[in-house]
Formats: sequence, C-alpha cells, structure tokens
Amino acid sequence: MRGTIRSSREIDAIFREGERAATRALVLLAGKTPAKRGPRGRVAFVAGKKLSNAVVRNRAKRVMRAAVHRSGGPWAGWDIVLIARSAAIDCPATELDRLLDSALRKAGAISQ
RNA sequence: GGAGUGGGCCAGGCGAUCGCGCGUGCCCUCGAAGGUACGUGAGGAAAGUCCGGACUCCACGGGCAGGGUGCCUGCUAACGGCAGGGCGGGGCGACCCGACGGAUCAGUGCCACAGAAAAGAAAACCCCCGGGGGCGACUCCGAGGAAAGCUGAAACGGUGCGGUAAGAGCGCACCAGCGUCACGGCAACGUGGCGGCUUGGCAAACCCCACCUGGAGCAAGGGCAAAUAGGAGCGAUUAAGGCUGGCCCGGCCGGCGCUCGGGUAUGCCCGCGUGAGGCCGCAGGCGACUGCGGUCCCAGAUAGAUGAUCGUCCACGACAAAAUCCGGCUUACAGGCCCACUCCACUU
RNA sequence: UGGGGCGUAGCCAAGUGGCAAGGCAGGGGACUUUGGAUCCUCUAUUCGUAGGUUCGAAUCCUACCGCCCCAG
Repeated sequence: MRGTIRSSREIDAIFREGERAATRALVLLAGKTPAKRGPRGRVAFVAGKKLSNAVVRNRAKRVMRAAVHRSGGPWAGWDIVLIARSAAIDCPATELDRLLDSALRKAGAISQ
C-alpha cells in the first residue's frame, strides 16, 4: 500500500507528540505529516507481540488496512498510526468502521 | 459388527464485487511514476532452531585442548537421519520401545543413612569345637568358619542334594556368567562341544577405545553516485606492544620509501531461486535408495504481499505465515479418506 | 533472521549427586504503658514443565515453555 510510514524513528515521534484516541478494538495516534514528505497523508499499522503469533498479527494489520481503505484514507496532511488490540481480531467490519471514524473525529484528523 | 496395529494422502469448495505482491504484454511518457489485460502468489509442519550440508568471508604450518557420535551392515552430498539385521524389554497378537562400546585381562573416584561387613575381604559382633572359671545367667583363652542373622537399592554366583563339629565348588545335578574350540554369518551375534569353578553397582563420574570435527555467518559477502574522512600492494628492516577470536611452538603486523585508488547510511541494486527440484514410466535392490528416459517451471516480499462484503454447499473449517537455500529430527494440530494386517464375537 | 544468556519463597539470591543456606518483606511471640529498635520463631513438598540415567536429581542427559540481551 502506498502512503505508509517506513521509518520507525518517525513512528516514535508520533508516539511522543501525537494526539491519542483509544477505542475497544484499536488505538489511534495522529500527527501532522512533515512538509518534506509531501502533501499526501500517511498511515502505519502496529500489531504488538502481546497479541499472539504471526498469523494473528498479520491478520490484525490486514483488517485495519481494509478499514482505512473503506474510510477513504490516507488523510491529506495527517500521519496516522493504528495499534491493534485483541478485540480487533474478531471485530465485525461495520463495528470497526464506526470505531475508526469516532477515533479520527476525537483526534481531530477529520472535521465533525 | 466391535476393538486395535502399521503406512500413505487431504488440510473447506464454488461464484460475484472492491483491494494487495510479483512477472509479461499493451497504453501514456525522454524515462520513471501511473493505467489496463492476462498469468501467478505460503506450510505439513513455513514453527522450535536440535543436527547435517550448500554458499560467502576470514584463517590456512604443526601439536594440544575442546566438542560430537557410540550394537552391526548398508543408504546418502552429509548427518545425531533413514533402511535392514542382531540383542534386551513390553503386548494374546498385528506390532511397539531401547544413549545398546568398555567396570578382572588401562588407571582414578563415588556408593549417604542403616548394617558385622559396601570391595586387596574380614578387626570386633556372630556360628561352632576344645580347655579354664562360676551353683547359674554368663565369662576368659585357643583353634576353625563366612553357611545362617538383623540392615540396605545393592552382601565376593543361584537353587537342590550330599558332606562337616560348624563350614567351604569340598563333591554332584541344573541354571546364570567367564574362557576356549568348531560350525553358520561380511559383521553384531547365534548354535554345539570342552575347561577351570567365578569376577557387586555407577562411565547421561573422570576416563579408555573407535570414528568425525578450522572459525564465523545472507544483518555472510559484493556493486552504484553525492558529502566527509582514512586504507591496500611491493621493497629493505630495529624496540615497547599488538594479531594469529581456547592454548603452545612457529608465523605476521606496527616504523620508512614507492605505487594504487578505497571504506561508511532505518539509500538503491546484486546475492535471490533450475534445485542433492517435482511428477510419470522402466530397470536394479528385502529395503533406505540408485540408474535411465519423458515431462513441468512451481512465492520471492523488504514494516514485509492472500483481506473485506455477500450468496451457496457440507462433515461448519484445527495447528499455524516463507525471509539465503536444501536434507532430516522434534514439537503443535479440527477432522476426513485410502491400503495392508491382528484379536474377539456372530452368520454361512 | 541469526547469535548469546537466565528461570530456586512475595523480592534479592547461595547451593554442581545424599536434610534446599542467607538477607529483605510478611505472620506469631518475648521485652515495653504504647510504638520503634533488639531477640526468638514460622513460611519452598511442583527448585519453569515433562520424560530419562542413578538406590537417590535443584544438581547429570533429552525434549518443551517463558523471559532478557546483542547484531541494521
């Protein structure tokens, strides 16, 4: 997928400085995209080792990627980091879309 | 029909829409990016990283140390793997399990507690005989003995008969074990004869014997342009010191002169998938496997590609994600299918 | 992905074949009017788990499980 954040240094910066919005299935971090990276927004997906084995972690990232795609991301001017929680694995798609939308509004990345 | 043993195979299918990696063609473009069509896209364990290799770099001269394997014979590129055989153990059976060399004929060590004694057999307890003392229980001296006895995981072959004061392979029979000879087998070993009567356990204790073993690892290693800083080869030759990724001997470097252009990124590219390869057939072999012929091309990502929504069918889907590659081992696993065989019951 | 290390009481830990030391914390008691300090005492039955070797295993061997560190 185009528009992913590749550098772990940049992801660490969003962890320190970004807006945080947590839901039942995922945690969202939002920061402004640096100007030198261009006007398009970027996203990153995180699935920690606590979740489970490699199959479950990969699936969690895919499910979040599909949700971002449906919601119209990446969002211009914003760097978004999505962290999977264990509830995301069995979460229905419509529920996940709703949670992602509310998290984006809470962090201010999209207007009301 | 029930119970079971061994081996092999599969690992949700189909359709619609949106979406992803790679390859090829086409469109656009100076090119790239992009668009589009077609093809292709995780496993039997991809896992644990327990062994063995390939490949790459370093060291290449000898020795020691260290590590590994451990019944025999094969297979293999190699193996700690596999096959066949032997021995021991388990099961009524089909079958299954086994780190299974050496403990007199190398040496050292350990065997707590208990027990008379834990490994050159015997001091004392004890058994028995003779003599002395004492009314007696008993005790002292001398000779003989290791059978019985409590203990313990284990008591210098076992059981039985004879023998004796008590005993002892002292004699005999059978069994176990040892040595030796003959036969069968490539061998492990097996069968039979003969002999003297005999030797605790632990080598997953040190060790001995036989065989194998240099070190690191694709984050190995190499290439590309900009910016910043330092190496490599050759020649002659002295000290502190350093290197030779365990140690020693031995060897080399550091200092000087000449010559040559190189190294380093959370940049990119190569390495990177035609291989000890899959499938089919024939031939050899009990088998692991091998030979020959035909045929196929079968993931290659780089924050890491397979998902979402819906329909439909059924047994309602387990364990689980390639990261340099291959051969094994081990561990996890919902279920389903096939083949061969064993035992029990019933019918004909 | 590769390399290396560690699991013993709630915490820190010693023990390398024969009874699982010690300290901190905690419970109980003594002393004290009470508290602190001090002293005495208690607490491991699965030594991360499961097998094996041995008469005997935290210790030796094998296979698993969990955690930590290093290399871009």
